[in-house]
Amino acid sequence: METGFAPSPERTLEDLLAHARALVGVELGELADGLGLPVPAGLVRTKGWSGQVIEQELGVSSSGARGPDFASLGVELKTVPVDARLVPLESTAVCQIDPVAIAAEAWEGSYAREKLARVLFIALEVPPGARSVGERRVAAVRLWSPDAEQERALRADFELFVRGFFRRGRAEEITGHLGAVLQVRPKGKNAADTRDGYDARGNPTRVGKHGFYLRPSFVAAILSGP
DNA sequence: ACTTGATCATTT
DNA sequence: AAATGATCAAGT
Repeated sequence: METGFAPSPERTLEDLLAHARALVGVELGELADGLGLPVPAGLVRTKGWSGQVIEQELGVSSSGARGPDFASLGVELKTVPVDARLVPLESTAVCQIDPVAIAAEAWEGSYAREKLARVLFIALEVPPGARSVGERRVAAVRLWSPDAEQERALRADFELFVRGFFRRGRAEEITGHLGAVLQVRPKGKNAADTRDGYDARGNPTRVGKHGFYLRPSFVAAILSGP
């Protein structure tokens, strides 16, 4: 795949957007070939692969580093699998939660808000009956920042979780049913994967790892925009 | 059919 | 171990 763009990192937001938009219509398999990356055979060991191909193509050097993918641009990159109507097939992970730190955070100043301040969504259409992640195709590109209404909704959910649960040592009582646009769901190696937190009496304990996720309906609205 | 809770893969 | 990237699959 030759997109005519120079290697990473992207120097300006315009460069990054132009590069991303040039990928619309391209299959991930082609993209991977152009990058010299192997395309996984079948559907095992593919989790995360789509995001990593897009990262490499767009020049995210250090995946795994904390903070925005394009630090100098303040842009977070997210890929999301969608159907032919651009409706997400999955929720979108935002970040992991530090139960101790978040108890002292306000929405303003929170890591979650920083992550969501400016997001480059790359929608990847999954063909029905696809036999490989290489068959996914870049379907849409959206640079998004929350508008006033979305910001209110995000903040309301964030405060529900922080004030109602984390700050009261009730993290383990959170379920995926809570939150209108933002969810808190498990985000660990497995159910036994824990980290430091507090119990309801304020004593140190271990709590299951959780992360913030955007509901598919919320991302659907973002993708349906311009 | 959809969501929630559980889990997988890679990198530092 | 802990962050990143996510998707799987059982339960509803």
